[in-house]
Amino acid sequence: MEITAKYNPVEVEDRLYTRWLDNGFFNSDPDEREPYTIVIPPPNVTGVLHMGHMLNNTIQDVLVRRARMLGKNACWVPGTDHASIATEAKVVAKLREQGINKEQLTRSEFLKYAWEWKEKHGGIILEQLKKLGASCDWRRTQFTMDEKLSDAVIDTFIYLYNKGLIYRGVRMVNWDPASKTAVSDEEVIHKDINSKLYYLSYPVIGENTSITIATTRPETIMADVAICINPNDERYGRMKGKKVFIPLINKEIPVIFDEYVSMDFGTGCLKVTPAHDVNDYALGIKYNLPVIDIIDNDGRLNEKAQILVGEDRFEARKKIIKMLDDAGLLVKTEEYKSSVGFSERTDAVIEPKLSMQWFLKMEEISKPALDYVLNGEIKLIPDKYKNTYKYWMENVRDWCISRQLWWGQRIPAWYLPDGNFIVAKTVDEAFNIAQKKYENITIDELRQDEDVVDTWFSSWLWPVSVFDPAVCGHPEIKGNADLNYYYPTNDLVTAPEILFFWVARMIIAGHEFRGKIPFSNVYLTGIVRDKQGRKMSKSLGNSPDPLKLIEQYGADGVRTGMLLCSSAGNDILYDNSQVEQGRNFCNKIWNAFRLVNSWNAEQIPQPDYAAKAIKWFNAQFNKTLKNIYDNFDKYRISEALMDAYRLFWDDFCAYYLEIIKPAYGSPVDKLTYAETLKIFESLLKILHPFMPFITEEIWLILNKDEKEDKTIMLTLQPKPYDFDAKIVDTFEQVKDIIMNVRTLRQNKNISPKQNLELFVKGNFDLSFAGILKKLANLSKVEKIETDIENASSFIAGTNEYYVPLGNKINIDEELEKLKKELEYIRGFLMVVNKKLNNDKFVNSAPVNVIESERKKQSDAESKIKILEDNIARLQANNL
RNA sequence: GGGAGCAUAGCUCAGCUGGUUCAGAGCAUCUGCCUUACAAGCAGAGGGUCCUUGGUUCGAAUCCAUGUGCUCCCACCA
Repeated sequence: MEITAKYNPVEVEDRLYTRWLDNGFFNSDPDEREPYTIVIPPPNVTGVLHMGHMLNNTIQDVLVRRARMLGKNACWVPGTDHASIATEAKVVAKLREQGINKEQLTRSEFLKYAWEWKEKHGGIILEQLKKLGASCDWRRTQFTMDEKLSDAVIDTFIYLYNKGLIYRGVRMVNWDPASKTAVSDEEVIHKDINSKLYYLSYPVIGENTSITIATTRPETIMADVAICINPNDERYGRMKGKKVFIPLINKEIPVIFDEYVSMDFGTGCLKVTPAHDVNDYALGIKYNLPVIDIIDNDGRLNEKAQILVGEDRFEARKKIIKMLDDAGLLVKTEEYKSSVGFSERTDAVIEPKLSMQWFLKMEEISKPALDYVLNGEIKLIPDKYKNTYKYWMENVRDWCISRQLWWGQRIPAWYLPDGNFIVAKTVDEAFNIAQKKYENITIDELRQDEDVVDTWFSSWLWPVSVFDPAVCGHPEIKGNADLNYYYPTNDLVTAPEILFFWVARMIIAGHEFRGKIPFSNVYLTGIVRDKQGRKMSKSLGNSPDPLKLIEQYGADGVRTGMLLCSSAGNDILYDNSQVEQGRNFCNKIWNAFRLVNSWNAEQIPQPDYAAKAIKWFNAQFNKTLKNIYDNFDKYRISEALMDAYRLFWDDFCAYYLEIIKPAYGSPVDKLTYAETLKIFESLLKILHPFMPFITEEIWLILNKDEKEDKTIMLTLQPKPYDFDAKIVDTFEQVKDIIMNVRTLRQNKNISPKQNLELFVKGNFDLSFAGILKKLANLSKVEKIETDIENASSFIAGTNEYYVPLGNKINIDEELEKLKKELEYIRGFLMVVNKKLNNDKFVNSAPVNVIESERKKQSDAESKIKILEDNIARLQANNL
């Protein structure tokens, strides 16, 4: 195989991914090992990969690959969600392009189109995930509308209905007039909008007066059923028992009194419109007022409005204002900022609307789900979301589970001619039940509910249904082998915005049907934003195409780039430079590999410096490895990666390899070579979860004698063991000297090629001289007990090191430098002494702190001594 | 309106129960290098009143309070 000077990810990635699939390395089946399971948050079946998916799935892949390499039976279950509103909206739009209106189609005709669309576009996103390197067990791919999963949804509905938790009722729902369906509270986005507050005059019956009310929605006055005033409002005491006319249609409505109305808003008079406002609806129930619904499903006024029939609600608003103004009933208009709800999917203004819907009672079944999180059985990462979760679960409201759509699981309720209904799995079952009550009924008379269930009513079953859909709605069933092995799953990686939509409900369902939590840890990723902090979105066009990025920088590069800047729970501000950094790192790894790969190993003695370097590196490696394990335990993935990054780049490349590197063309001794390969392999293993492709590629070349079906991903991660802390410390000293010699060269303009001498005065371990010579290009490193005679330059913090520079140094300059340092240390010592002379400090500070202060004191004192000596000597030389 | 979170180098962020890991990392910047693995690189350097003001303490980036500025969540007074 040709080993190119620059790493070429495109070729490598496709080849390796195919190989992984061919060998079934991602596949998982129950066995005696400990399972590690992640279920993917199923992306929208017709969706395309965006940056959020990239981040989210990279994190999952890192966790899965790491677990696999910790010897666990790792299983990552992929799949897609049918996403009823979103997908149906897409299909409707597509059909419209073809000149087909949804209204012209029957349900089954529409569904045929929808399935065609799904077959064509469904799963694209999963193919894209493969480009990223996702190590899912693709044999297990699920779709929320597959037959078995749909059955699970229906069974769940029936189960909960029979348990008395699902009911049908008229409620004020968030109506989306564009898609003509109810949407849940969570799908409504509130925005502050500049609107107007209109003051309208309502004539009082039997008097020649009128009262003025303020409203933002004048087009709904025809649906008014009362005027409401606060009973404590003295301005309107005279209005008791009075009636008023609705302007324009002159309908009589009563004046009622309730403390709900605030006296300081508008005029203190509120028009009550139960059909079109949630609060008014509540008032209507309290005072037994009628409900007059004047707005149709598509947002147009209906005949109950009497005027402006057929007009769109916003058009009607404009017109009625003109009409009221003409009639002299518009008192005034004020600018007003109000919060308006928009549909998340269609961006239409949400209309509060009364309609018959199906609801799931949430209060009771939410309680265990709250406890799981509060008592820590389920951990939220970061845990700041615990508060939010708690608040939401304690104030949970019933879940409107019906949607007026066709794409989804149809509600299993059959209506009888008299309006009653039967909940049953099939029409035959329903018919059987019906026959017991209705003698002459025929099966044709049963009509199934037109609605489907909310998408989340299927996704909340996901961690269970992907393994064994049959247990959904059937808690009594033990479940199949998969379920019993993989469930509960371990980690869930998802976005915080669906914490309630989805996460909370999965916990509820998991408890309800399995009596167990669905997962132990919920890692909540941040939102991917652009450099200006704006959320990446299609409409802004500020999101790069992930596939192009992968092509350009390689999957490993992209993964690394994204991970490096995504500390847990924080939003990530995406910038191409991060991905560049990832790509550069790949290249660094590749080049290190090229170097090692180019060596010839021969039976020659191992140089001492190489033996030392190996010893040091192994210690350093283990030190870092401990940090990496620790960071993974805390889900600090980007920090774990940064640890590995520095270990590889700084410690391994910049020091280790530079030390042991033989002169060009010279062989390396066998011992060092073997040790280096071992080290390299360990590094690859650590990096593999983050950068699966390049690590596998190199590993395979290094292990080319291995059998065909070998892979790095099924090897075990190195385990940290106690490291030799002393050699790590000593090496820090070595590094310090090297850096100082290099700085000296830079400052004094001495070529890196020119040999220098180094004299050491303190307790430095001279056996490291070989390393110093190699990396700092020193001709000799010696220990001296007495002062050296030549004019010297001093290096390193303690100034216990001397490099003779002959007449090359400027003694005044050196003196200046030393004096400055002396001054600083003296100041430092003063501070330390002050502390130690303070009785309160000595009495109240813990022992170890005092000890460290004492050490500081003695260190500073000896440093001062050295500096003073040096200065004296220089001054003597200067004479 | 209610609640939560954040503010540390030019940028993105670490900094745990106050004290030697205490002012850190990566990137970016500047300077010098085409040194036989790597210019997607090497070597070096600079850079911060830890948002303000108070308080607690022997000691505060860290704890408390206040103010300011951002971000998010929840609610929806028409």
